[in-house]
Amino acid sequence: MSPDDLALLERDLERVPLRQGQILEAPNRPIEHVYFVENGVVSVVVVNANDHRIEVGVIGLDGVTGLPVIMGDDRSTNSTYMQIAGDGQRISVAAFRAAMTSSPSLYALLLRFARSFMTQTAHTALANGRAKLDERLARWLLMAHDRMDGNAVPLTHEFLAVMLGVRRAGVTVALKTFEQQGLVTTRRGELTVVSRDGLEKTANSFYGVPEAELRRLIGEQL
Amino acid sequence: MSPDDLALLERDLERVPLRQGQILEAPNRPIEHVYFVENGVVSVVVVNANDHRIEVGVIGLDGVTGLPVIMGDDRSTNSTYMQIAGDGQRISVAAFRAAMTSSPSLYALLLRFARSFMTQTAHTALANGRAKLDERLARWLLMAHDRMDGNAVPLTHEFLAVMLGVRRAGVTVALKTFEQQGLVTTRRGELTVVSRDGLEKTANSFYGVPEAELRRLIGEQL
DNA sequence: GCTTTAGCGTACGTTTTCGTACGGAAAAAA
DNA sequence: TTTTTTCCGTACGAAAACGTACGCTAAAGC
Repeated sequence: MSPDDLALLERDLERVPLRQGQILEAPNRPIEHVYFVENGVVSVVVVNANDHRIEVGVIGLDGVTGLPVIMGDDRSTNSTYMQIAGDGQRISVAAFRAAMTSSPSLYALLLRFARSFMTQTAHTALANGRAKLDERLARWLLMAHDRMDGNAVPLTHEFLAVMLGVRRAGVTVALKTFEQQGLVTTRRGELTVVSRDGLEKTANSFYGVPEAELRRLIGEQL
Repeated sequence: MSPDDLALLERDLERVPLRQGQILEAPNRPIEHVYFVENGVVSVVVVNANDHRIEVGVIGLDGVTGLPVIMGDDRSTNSTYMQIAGDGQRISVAAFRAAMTSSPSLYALLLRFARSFMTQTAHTALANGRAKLDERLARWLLMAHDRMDGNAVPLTHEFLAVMLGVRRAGVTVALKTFEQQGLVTTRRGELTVVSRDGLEKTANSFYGVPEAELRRLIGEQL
C-alpha cells in the first residue's frame, strides 16, 4: 500500500486484539468495522436455513475483512469470525468508506483483494466437490500456515471438522496418517506443520491457484 | 438500469447470438467482451492443474459476464461459456470500462451484481460440501430455470454431471427418481421442469439464499 | 492432589457415491 | 433405408465418508 493511502487510513485505525471466536461480521447485520488482520486467521463461513455450514475462505495478514463494504454493500449473509487468535487494526465503516472514496489507488487495491478472495471461494467450491477429505485437510492447513507466523495451528479436530464440513473422527484419522507420514506433529488442541512440501503433495493440485492469484493481484502491497 | 446508463452503453452494444458451448472467457487470457445475457444460461467453471473442474455459478438474463473487468482486472482463472444457448448483447471491454468510469450509478449496480455472484459461489461451495447428489441436482435445475424463458432444459445427463462434478450415471438415477415423483419429465437430451415446488423441497434449503440476495441487491434493475 | 471436563483414538455397520461397463434405443448421418 | 453415433438405463463391486458411540487421557478447575 502506498504511504499516502496508509496515512489516509492511519488516522482512523485502532489497534485491537483479535480473540479466538470473536465475531467480526454477523449474517445479515450491518458491518460496523473493517479489520486489517496482522496476525491470526479469519474464517468466512456460509450458513443456510437448515444450519448447514461450511467455510468458504480464510483471511490473514495478507488481507482485510469487510468485502461487502468494499463492494458498496453494508452486510453479508456470511458469518466472519476469528478462527485463530491474533491482532490487527480496525476502522469504522464510515471512515473506511471515506478513505476509499478519496483514494482511487486504495480503492483499486481493495477491489483486487476482493477479487482474489472470490478465486479462493471458487476453489473451495472445487475442493468441496471433488477432493477427498485428506486433500481438503492438507489444503486447509496450507492456507492457514500461509497466514500465520509460526508452524503451530492451535485448533482442535472438532474445529477443523466444522470448517471442512466433515466428521470430527474423519479429521482425527486423516491427521493420524499425516503424522505417520511426517507431515505434522500433533498434541491435544494443537498441531504443528512439519513438511509444507509433503502437505502440498497431499493436497494434490487443489492448493495453489488462489495463492498465485493473490500474488498476481496484490503481491506484497497490502 | 437507469435510462441514462442504458443510453451510455447502447452506443457500443452489439446484439449477438450465443451458441451452446461458446466460450465467453478463457482461463488466464484477457477478456475481450462483456456480455449482457438476455436468454440462455452461462456457466462459470473452475479448473485446476489436474483437470478437476466444477461449476461455481451461473449467469442468465439477470446478469452480465466479465466480473473481473468490473473489479478492475482483465482476466480470470475461470472458464466461462454458454451452457444453454440464447442471445444477448455484448460490448468491448474498452467501451465497458469507459462507461463504468463515467457513470457511478452504473458502476455501483455492476458491483452489486458481482457481490450477488459471490454469494452464489459461496453457496455452491456449501452445497458441494454438504448436500447430497439429488439436492444439488435440484438446486441446479432451479437456478437454471430461474434464468430461462420456458421449462425445457436442453442438456444431456453428461453435461449436468460435469457441472456438478459427479458421475453421469448418478445424474441419470437421480433424474429417474425426480421423474417418478413428478418433478420433471425427460427425453433424450432434454428435460422439462414440471414442479418447481417439488424441486425446492428436494433441494432442501440449499436453494434460496443467493436468490434472495440477488433480489435485495439488484432486483429488476439490470 | 483429586475431580471433572474436553479432546482424541478407535470401532462398526450403513449410506452415498464412485469407477466401470454393457446393452438398448433414439437420433443423426450416410 | 441403413448405418453410425450419441445418449440413457442399469448393474455390481469398491471406496469414501457418515452417524454413532465408547473408553482413555491430557489438561483444566477445584
